[in-house]
Amino acid sequence: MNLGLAALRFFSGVPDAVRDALLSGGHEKRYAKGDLLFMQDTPADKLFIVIDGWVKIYRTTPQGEEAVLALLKTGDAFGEASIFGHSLYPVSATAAEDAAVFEIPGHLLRAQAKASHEVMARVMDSMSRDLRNLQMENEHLALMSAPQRVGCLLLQFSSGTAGAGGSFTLPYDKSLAAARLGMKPETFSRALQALKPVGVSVDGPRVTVASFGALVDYCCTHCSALPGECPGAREGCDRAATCPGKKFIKISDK
Amino acid sequence: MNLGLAALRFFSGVPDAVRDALLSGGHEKRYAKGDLLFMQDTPADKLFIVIDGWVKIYRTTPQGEEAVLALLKTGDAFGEASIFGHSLYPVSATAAEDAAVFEIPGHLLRAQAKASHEVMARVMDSMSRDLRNLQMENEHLALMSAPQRVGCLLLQFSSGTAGAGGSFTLPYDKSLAAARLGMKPETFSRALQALKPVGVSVDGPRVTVASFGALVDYCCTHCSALPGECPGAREGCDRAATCPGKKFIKISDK
DNA sequence: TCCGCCGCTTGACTTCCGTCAAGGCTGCAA
DNA sequence: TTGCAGCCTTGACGGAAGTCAAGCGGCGGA
Repeated sequence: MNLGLAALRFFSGVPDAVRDALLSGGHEKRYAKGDLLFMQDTPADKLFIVIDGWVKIYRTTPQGEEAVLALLKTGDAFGEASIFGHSLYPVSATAAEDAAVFEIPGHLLRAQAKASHEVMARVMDSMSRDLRNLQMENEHLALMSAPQRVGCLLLQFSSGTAGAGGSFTLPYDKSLAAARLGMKPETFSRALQALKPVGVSVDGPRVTVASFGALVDYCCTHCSALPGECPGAREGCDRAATCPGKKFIKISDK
Repeated sequence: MNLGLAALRFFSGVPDAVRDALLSGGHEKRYAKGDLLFMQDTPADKLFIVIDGWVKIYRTTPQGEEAVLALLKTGDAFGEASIFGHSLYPVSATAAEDAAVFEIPGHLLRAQAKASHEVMARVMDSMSRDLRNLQMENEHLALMSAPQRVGCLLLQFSSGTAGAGGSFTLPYDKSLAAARLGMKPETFSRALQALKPVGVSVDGPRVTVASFGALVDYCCTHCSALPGECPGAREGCDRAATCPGKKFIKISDK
């Protein structure tokens, strides 16, 4: 069996036999940028796990507007909730960049879940991860300004970078990043400019952050995530240290 | 056993023996408006089911700002994800109005879930409901104006009302409603005024909607929910009929 | 090679919403 | 009754983000 696949987060803790059954019952599929994986309100018959690339999860309104609900990367699973609950996908999915995806038939997953408690645990784990991400997203939209949301995204991208500062390449289009953050491309572009005083410089898709700490100070104080919860809050940038307020949360009810 | 409790959505489809075990192992508790149920980042040891009243789910940032993630009413369950996944509550909860809540110890729920597949199914059902609600919330924040979001909320409140129009009383404070919709109280107040041309009139906590259809036309075209998914989209207000665009969703990728 | 498309940026303008401040209404307690 | 606190509304103002439009630059196709 494919070694890379077996190492995916989704299979951690799952007994070898069950994992192999899932792997041999499913298959890898490649999608070119823009290809459709599935459309909202169509029957949900597959679980997807991103092997490589980026997958856009979104919904479309009658007006043709599009809300990007998530951008998934290597290791992320989606479609779990639909396989076990409602029988229709509540969202659409396309490849945001060229992507490789592992697809597991729903009936197989359900069968294995019945047999193995660990599969169920993995599915619930994946769902609660989604839940937390959406909660954070909500909070960001309600409480943070556009430049702050952009800064938060940059911190997430830079979480693989070493050192107190670093540079990296945006993994997908800026206009897509804008949509994901609930803003227009123009606003995204201006927000990047607005981050210059905090030490962010941009050259095309290449972004350089002079000091992660400064960027954390700029945006993370408006977010309730603890250092451990947020992919952007890195070691050395422990907000509990930089922000004493964290210790003084007051329940505002009389 | 309490008849009202057994009828709660959470127990539908659960074998009588399992249900009774959960009911006798838990207990009902009453909270006055403002009382704290639990605080974010504390150990999650209970599942809660709202029997009556309203419960506010929220998070607090280092700056002291508060993001209201959900307002739960009769039949809604919360804490499920934490019982099975992470061991800490990712959110805080207080009573938004005087509330009665049924509390089931986490270890009992886990034990019963292992024994009964139906309990697991109920938990997942509850989680996927949360997931969908948060997705919708995100979409609303990103795509709809303040008056449109307020209109959507009014439609949800009026879903129990008969007729083409109707009136009802807001079940909780306007300032809380504002926070839930990600806006300030002043904006909420002005948004209500802005809905006057669409047939909404307000007198204190009493709201009268002249025509649900008109209100649906005003706000629901910017929302991707299908009539069946949205608590606000009532029979007789089928947007699939009023909005032909629903049939022409175009995948915007090249 | 040149052309045209697409993604991005920039500028000017408008609109929406948050902020600040004042005032009204209701309910409660002294 | 009077006073006060909390909630809500209203007005004036400012700032943030959306809209519209123009223009740049890279890339792929003809």
